[in-house]
Amino acid sequence: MSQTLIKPRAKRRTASKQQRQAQLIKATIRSIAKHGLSETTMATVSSEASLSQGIINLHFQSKDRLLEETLSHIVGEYRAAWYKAMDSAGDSAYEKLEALAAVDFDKRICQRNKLAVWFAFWGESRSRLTYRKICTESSREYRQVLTGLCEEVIVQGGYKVRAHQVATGLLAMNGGLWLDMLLSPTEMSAQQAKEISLSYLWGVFPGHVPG
Amino acid sequence: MSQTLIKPRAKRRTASKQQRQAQLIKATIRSIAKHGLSETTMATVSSEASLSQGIINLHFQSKDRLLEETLSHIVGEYRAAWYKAMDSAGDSAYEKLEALAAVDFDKRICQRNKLAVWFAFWGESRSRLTYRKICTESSREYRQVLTGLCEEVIVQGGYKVRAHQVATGLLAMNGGLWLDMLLSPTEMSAQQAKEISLSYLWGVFPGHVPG
Amino acid sequence: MSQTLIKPRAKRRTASKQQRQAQLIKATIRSIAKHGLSETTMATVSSEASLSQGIINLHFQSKDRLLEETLSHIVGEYRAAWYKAMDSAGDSAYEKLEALAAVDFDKRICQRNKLAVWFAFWGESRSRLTYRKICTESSREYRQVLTGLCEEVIVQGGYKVRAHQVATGLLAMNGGLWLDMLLSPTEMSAQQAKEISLSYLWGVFPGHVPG
Amino acid sequence: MSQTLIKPRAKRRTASKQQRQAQLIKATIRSIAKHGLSETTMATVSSEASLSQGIINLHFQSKDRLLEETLSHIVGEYRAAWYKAMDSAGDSAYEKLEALAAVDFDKRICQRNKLAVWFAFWGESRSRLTYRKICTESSREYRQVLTGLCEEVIVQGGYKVRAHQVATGLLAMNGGLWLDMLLSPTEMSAQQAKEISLSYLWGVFPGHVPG
DNA sequence: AATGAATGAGGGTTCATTCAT
DNA sequence: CATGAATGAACCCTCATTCAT
Repeated sequence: MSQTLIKPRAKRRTASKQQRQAQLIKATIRSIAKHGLSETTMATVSSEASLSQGIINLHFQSKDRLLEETLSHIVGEYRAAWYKAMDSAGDSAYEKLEALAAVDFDKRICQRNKLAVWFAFWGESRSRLTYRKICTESSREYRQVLTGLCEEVIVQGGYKVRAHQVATGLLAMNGGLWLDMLLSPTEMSAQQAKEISLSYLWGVFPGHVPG
Repeated sequence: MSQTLIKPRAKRRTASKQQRQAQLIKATIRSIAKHGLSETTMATVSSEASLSQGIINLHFQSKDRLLEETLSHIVGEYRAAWYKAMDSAGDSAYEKLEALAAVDFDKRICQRNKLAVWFAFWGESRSRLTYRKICTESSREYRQVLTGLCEEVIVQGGYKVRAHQVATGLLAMNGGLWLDMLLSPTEMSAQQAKEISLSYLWGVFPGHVPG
Repeated sequence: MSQTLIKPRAKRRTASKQQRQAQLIKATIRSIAKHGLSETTMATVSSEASLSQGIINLHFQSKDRLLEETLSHIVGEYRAAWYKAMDSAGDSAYEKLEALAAVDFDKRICQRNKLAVWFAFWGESRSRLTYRKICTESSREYRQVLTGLCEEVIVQGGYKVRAHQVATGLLAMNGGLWLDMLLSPTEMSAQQAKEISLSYLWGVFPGHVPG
Repeated sequence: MSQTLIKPRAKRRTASKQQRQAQLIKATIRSIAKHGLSETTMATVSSEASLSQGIINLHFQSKDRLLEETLSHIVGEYRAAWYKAMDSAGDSAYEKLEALAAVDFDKRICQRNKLAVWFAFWGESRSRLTYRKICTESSREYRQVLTGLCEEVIVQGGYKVRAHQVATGLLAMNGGLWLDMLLSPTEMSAQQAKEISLSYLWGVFPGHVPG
């Protein structure tokens, strides 16, 4: 009771709820990239957004929910990107496969800030069911699509490999390349990473290598 | 009054410094696996070790140092493992390469608890110079060795690939497979992971595939 | 483009200041009864009134003032009730005394919600001068009236007791009965309480007992 | 993680857990009396005890538990007092009854600080089941004992009143007198209150009045 | 007159660290 | 060596209050 202090207020912004939430999620990503997940606090996020302390609870109720929404945002953005890449690619299964291999290293997805967020959540996912669920659900869908495409290519090209294994290998390869980019950004550019990823595909499906 | 009383000695734990530290590092690994890095506290660790609150500061001065030592321990153990695997393998470069690809999925290295620790630290490594340093230094050495072996195999087999790229690809592949095992342990066994890793090698060096 | 559009008027609540304030005070009483004084917030009150957050500050400037007005309201209502009861009673001092003893257990005054409010404020009154003042001022007047009536009865009946003591005793008795009703409503009805209160009077003034 | 500031520490006290808890409960009583329940914070209590912020959670886990223990303490102390008063009184039921009526105004029980605490908790008891439970349980026992004694006196003296009603009336009277002492300490001393309480008894049991 | 998004001081609680025992 | 009571900075969250709409 009796909030004693009375002070004049500073600026006041008005934005739609949607905008505010997006703004806060962006700020969260920056904060995780800058300070790490374990040192991302309500203060680092709200200050990164140039807003007040209470704003996060106002829009997300709790820190936990903010983090979950942030993870969901990243995951959703990724999903949209690979769907789009797949749709924009040529008609052949192999072309689509290459497009998917490449999209992981696209400017919009493969930013250091966002990689940091992926790994931050993966790092906690063992002990946080919620995180793991969000991650694995998205990943399952992606793997299925990849496996389907591999299957097609295998049938067309008469390859001897197993579709599931190739899809899993590609996923793993790209995940590992992200890790490399996170840990040694100076030694691994997105361009190089993409080449390695594609050369994996070429190794598996030598008959489809262009040229 | 005569000194007839003999105070019963309070039980005394006598463990060498070395032992105590090892015990605490083990407890830290368990705690990170169980609660995650961000919810690993001095209390969770010391309770995991069945020791008192103050013990960690006594032996490691600070929580930060405990965590660094834990990471170093894991990294060192890994380094020892792949050195040993390489030495125990057959004489040919290709055999050594396979041995290295396989050691990542060895029982002693590839435990869920330890994977959780690797990713926990990787997740924070973007913002923690110390962690990143420990990780990249070890990784650099490993990559050099791998690259050297690849070089030998390439020369011997007249392959057209670049050694550095293959080594990096192998590292990435295995890292990505670890991630898969961490997130979906039910869908990815160490055995399967090893097969995928080796089949990557076979794809790159088809002339060396046994049989 | 012509001004063809007619913006639908947002609904407009038009209630006089008086009505709004009364509505908010009622909501405050309900909130205190439901959540307790210490967990009554601007939010619980405005939601109880189905109005917006800012409404209270608009009408009462501050939470503190809302609470004071609420206490004043309850106290004023009580005062009006006993005045009316006294006026409506028979002409004799004793009859008036009985009417006053009884009014405390009247339906309009002795509601659980309101008892909760009385005790909520009494509970804070030790440390809140404002509350104590409102309470004691009203009580002083009541006690004076009671004492006067007792005096009359004593003189008429030739009793040996002291008027002030009897009046104080009656006040205390009724306050204590309220407490009983608050804490154990199932074991103490207003009817029972009234009987106990009246029997106190009869004990003090045995010559006036009807019948 | 990484508690950054390192500062020298001040004095350090050692006391048994029991003592510390008692000390904190005393401090809580003082704080409630001084600031009221709703403005009693962890800070007011720990500062009242001249101890650090964290001490309460260390010993009571939460503020809620501290408050419950404080209420229990007061209630228990009261119970012990009236038991002792009853045992120390003369053998007759009436004497015991007088002793019980008087003990409420004993120096050890009837201190303003403690009255403030009683009413603070009563004020919240409507909405706090835990508080109400502690209060009513203790009160039920007391009422039973009182009723038993009244019964005896009634039988011995051939009175026409009902034991339960007299007991309830006495309890209510004393509770109401406490309220009076809380709100108007200058106008109501413990001595006066005791007299009013006893004169209630005398009114009910005129044959037992001494002298 | 009324709304409700935004603010930020202050609340309860956690936890790395210290130190008397 | 080892313990664990004690500390207090910093955390997340609540809520009275403000003010643009």
